[in-house]
Amino acid sequence: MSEGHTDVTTDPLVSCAEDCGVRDVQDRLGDKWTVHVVVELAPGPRRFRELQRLVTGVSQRMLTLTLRRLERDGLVSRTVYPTTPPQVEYALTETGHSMTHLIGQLVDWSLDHRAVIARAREEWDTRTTA
Amino acid sequence: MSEGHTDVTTDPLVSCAEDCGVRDVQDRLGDKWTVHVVVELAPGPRRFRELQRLVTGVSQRMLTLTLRRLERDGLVSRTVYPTTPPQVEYALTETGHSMTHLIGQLVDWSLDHRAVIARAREEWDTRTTA
DNA sequence: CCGGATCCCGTATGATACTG
DNA sequence: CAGTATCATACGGGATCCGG
Repeated sequence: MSEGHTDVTTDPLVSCAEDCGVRDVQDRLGDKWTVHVVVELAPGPRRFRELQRLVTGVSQRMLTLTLRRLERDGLVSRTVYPTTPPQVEYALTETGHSMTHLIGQLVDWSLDHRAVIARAREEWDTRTTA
Repeated sequence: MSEGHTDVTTDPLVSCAEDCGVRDVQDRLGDKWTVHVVVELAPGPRRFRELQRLVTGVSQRMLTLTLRRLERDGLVSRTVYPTTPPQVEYALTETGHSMTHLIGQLVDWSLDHRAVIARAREEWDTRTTA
């Protein structure tokens, strides 16, 4: 399906409503921490504590939840080394790595249109406030 | 910035935490109706009622909210024809159209990895339940 | 036809304290 | 270090009624 899809404007992209798996990806991309975590894991494996330092602002709880969801979907692998103190290493799987390209598209588009969106938003706000 | 970005795994994609505009796009892509609405607007302008029929399951309230947010960000234009009964036409702006390509990437990736994710999820669920 | 106003609920997120 | 448990809160989203 992927290679045959070139013209977005003439193709009913989402003919399936909720059940074609797009929703799941949207949820990941849309939540607050997943993108950051994946980005930090992209260069290589990281330990829990390292991730928490790298992903600024994330709480222990949310980092755990985010990693669990990614692990559940097979995007992140979790390796426990039975040392003292315990040591757990998280790494992107092959599928997880392929997601970084998608995230790259997202980030690129966001940066490319950031200014235009910001300006439109300001304009709209002043127009509706006044 | 976009063309210079080819290797995701060696590039700190999101060095800015919350304030680089990526969050806004994530919110749009992540919410329940925006993607559907944009997809339905991709082929051409639509009236409110048409959209509500096309986007199955959306309530009047959520369709309005979704369109307002898109309009605020300059992704959708709203044209009112002062007829009786009133007639309002929604259309993608140029920026909005460029977003359909991003959505295309999202949908393609989701479909390509749908099976793998679903299997990983099943496996994880049975493993954690047992 | 278009959409604003109101009420209500489930879930995502955050803060904090506690364990192996 | 790497979590888990609990409580509190905010926000998205659904249902419904009303107005231009």
